[in-house]
Amino acid sequence: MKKKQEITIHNLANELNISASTVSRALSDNSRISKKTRLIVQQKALELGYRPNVLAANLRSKKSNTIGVVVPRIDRYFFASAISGIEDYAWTKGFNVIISQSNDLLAKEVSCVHTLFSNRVDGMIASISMQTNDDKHFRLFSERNIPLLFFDRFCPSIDCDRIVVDDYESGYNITSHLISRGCKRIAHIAGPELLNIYKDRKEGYLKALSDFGLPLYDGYLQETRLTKEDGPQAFHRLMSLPVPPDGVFCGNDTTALCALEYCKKNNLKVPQDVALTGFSDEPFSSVVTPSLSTVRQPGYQMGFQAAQKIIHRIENANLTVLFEKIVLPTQLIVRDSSR
Amino acid sequence: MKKKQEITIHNLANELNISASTVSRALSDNSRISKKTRLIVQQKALELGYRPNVLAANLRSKKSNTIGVVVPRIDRYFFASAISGIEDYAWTKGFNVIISQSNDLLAKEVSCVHTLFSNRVDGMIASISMQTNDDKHFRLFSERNIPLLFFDRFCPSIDCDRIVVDDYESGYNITSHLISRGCKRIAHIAGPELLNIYKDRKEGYLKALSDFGLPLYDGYLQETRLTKEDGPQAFHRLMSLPVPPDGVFCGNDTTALCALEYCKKNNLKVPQDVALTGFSDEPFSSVVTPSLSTVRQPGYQMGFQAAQKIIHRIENANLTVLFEKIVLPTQLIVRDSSR
DNA sequence: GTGAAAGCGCTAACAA
DNA sequence: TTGTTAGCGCTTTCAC
Repeated sequence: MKKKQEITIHNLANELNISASTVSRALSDNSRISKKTRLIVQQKALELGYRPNVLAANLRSKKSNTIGVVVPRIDRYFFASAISGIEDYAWTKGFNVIISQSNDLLAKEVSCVHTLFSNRVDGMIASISMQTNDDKHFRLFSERNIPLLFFDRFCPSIDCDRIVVDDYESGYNITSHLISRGCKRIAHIAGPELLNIYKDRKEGYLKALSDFGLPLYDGYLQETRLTKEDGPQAFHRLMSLPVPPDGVFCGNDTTALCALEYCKKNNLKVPQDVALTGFSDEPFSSVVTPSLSTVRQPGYQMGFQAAQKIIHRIENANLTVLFEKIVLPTQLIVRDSSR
Repeated sequence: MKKKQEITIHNLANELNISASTVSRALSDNSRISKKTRLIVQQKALELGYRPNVLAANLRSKKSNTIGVVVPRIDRYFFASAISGIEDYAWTKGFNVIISQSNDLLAKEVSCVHTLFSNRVDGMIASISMQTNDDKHFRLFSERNIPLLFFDRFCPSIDCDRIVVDDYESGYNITSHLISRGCKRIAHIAGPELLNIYKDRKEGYLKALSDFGLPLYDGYLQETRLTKEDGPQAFHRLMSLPVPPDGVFCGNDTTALCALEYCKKNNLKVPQDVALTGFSDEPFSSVVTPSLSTVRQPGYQMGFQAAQKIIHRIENANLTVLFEKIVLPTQLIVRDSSR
């Protein structure tokens, strides 16, 4: 059990018979230090294996060089890619990324946000839970001008930067696509109205129906939580209607996959009997048979740009630029399930 | 642009005409404080919206309540699940999780590990990159008795806790499975020998061949980096051999998927012409047609247990228990690609 | 049960 | 160009 004592700038200072502040300056490449001392100090630091105590530096400088991230679930591909994008950019700027997941529970989200706040993250990137109907925890940030940015799922009541895709247009497009392939009775399995993304997708769907003169039949709009349990049930309800739909726009790919499996089990041909589409382009969507039509969202890009935006705000605290809503393009991916 | 000044224990102390240390104690439920003052302080803290500065507390107490995580890529399902498991457990114990990804590059891994070290993480959970042939950066931790734990991919030269699956046995089992379904000429697309996981899978494969009296034909063992580019090439080489294999154990599911696509394109029937298996049970593996036989690894479990183990070490620094190698069970998943 | 004081390791204003 | 000094906000002895 050997235990190395950590080297501090004071140790270096003693060794070299100079002051700690000189060491500090030399180490941070401060301009008003002679090239000679700078080299000597850096050499010594290397020799003794000095590692700065970032905690102390942060306390002193009142910044943590850290951004906090809260997402519903880390293991969902969309969020994992976004985090990957955040981390990649943050790393180039020397920022750490603390992540936490709300598991789509408001209580856990609140707790995570509080923790990140207490840890003095310099900025916060979040995508809210399915239950989030309160914004107090996020006000902690916005009220103190600590940069806060939502991506994908946002709190409408909080004024801050947002990076989203146009769910309304995407919902409109994918519904139009179903219409253009000849579907006349199109249903939609929607997610919780509380979340902007599901609300927008649904409204895009409704608008497309109305633009093309198609009716919204009774029971054709199912609001669910889009879980592995809810989805199939909703689809079952749809297909059990007196006149079942000939096209279903599912609120996400997981639900579309469940629908696909339901069809296989019940000898329904996709897309002949019922055309299906999802949303998100999960990794499985391209390889399932029939492959799943869907909307691709640029998860990595959203994360990367979120990090860019927030770090830019952090580094320019006086930025008076109004909050931005950045809308990234989606891509309609037409595959066999609706071809 | 309003700007709230942060409340400190001193502010609370002033307001209440007591000392800062009393406030500190009251807030941390110290035993030698009267119930009355404790309540008063906590009430006031709530009232003024006091949020502890964790940075300062950490500096003082020399712990950060943070664990660092480095994985090759955050957006790979296995790692995302592991991180999810880590976060879930860490949260119950009040620990933060700083993540970073090496992108399978040694240089980035070194940099991430250094950063985490400088941030004084209390413990470190890592899964090494494909290039990691040097352990100096990890010694930073092991030499100082800062808990370090590898999961899945480890540095063999570093003595510390490990959580792994039995890749040797899993490789053996999946090869045996191919043999038992009648394959006589079984090839393997392996990953870099440098990583324990690929080496073990390969050796399990070789052992199974030898146990069942099957030969290893020339060119039947392909070592690649298992990328989306390498995998198909290796599979193409295999199928172009004078006598191509009738069963291929691919080092991971992605490569198996590529192989599957190659077969479709070249009118090879799976599993009739060639049986295929992967490794990892990615989300797409169960839904692709034909569904992919594979080995399921408990990613979430590994992460969860990794967090348990490391936090236990952190909280019991004097723990003289020898380092453990925890081996979690895998599950052979037989599906259509080899049935 | 409470307070005074020291200090975690670093940075930065001010002096020299 | 370098040193001195004073904290950042908190915890924790050591007194009382």
